[in-house]
Amino acid sequence: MSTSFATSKRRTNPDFLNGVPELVVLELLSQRPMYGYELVQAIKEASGETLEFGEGCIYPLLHKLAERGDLSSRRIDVGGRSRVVYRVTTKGHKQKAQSQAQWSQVVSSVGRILQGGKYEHAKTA
Amino acid sequence: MSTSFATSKRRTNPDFLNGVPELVVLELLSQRPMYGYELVQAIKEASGETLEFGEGCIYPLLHKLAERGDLSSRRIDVGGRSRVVYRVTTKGHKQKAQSQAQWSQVVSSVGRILQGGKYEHAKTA
DNA sequence: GACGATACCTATTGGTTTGAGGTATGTCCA
DNA sequence: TGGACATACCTCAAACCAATAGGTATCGTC
Repeated sequence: MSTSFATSKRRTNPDFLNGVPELVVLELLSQRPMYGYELVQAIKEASGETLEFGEGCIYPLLHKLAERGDLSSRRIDVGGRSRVVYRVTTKGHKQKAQSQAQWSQVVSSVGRILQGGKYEHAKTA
Repeated sequence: MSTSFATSKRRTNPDFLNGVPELVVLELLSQRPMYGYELVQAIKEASGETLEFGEGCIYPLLHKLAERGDLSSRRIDVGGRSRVVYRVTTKGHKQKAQSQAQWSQVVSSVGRILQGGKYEHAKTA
């Protein structure tokens, strides 16, 4: 009908191929509030050294999430050192649930595609 | 020490948080050779509409993989239209196996972290 | 002959991650 | 005393990838 453009270029895709750090941060912080430095190591440990997001990745991410309202932050002092402790807000929990759902979708979709290869041996070459 | 210090930014981390398109392309093409346009739709279909990588993502990726030697390409003509059919090389199969292994690692690590939340209810407040 | 589908392509933009820096305090111990 | 190291925060520049948006050309059909 209208001036063509039936090719809906809109973004239905999970832009979640990168956002793994975000999901992990939201999850770990929802398990227990932490400060940045702690979180960096918690990710490393909880993933069995598989995931190693540096501080240069985590700190900006925390700031972004806090600014977006998914995290609240509170500065405390412990032995002369100052820490910024982050906690997941209600909004953050919703966001987390959404991110998690998208991640699951991607994982299962990719999984199905990869599985597909296993039974494809009958393809006569 | 010396002057230049070519700021070499090497990546030790699984830079595989993004590379999903690459893995999917290698997998689908190893199931059966395809041309770009076909592949774009095959991804969409095989993933149940979950993954929708546009042509602007797939074509450059195919070129990159071909240049890297993971894919071989062959141009054919069908009814006046020309298609470039891609096929996974031996090198590409090795690359695929590696990518797949890394992906599995990431998936299971993230999975373990997400699972962790389910049994964390006993965390004494 | 306009339109939509097929089939290829590239360039620009935008968001993420990386790597490398920088500041400052506390602890250990020689 | 001071050096090394861990803790704890931060930011910037480069690199990377994917998304978007363009562009060309052929074919079938209405």
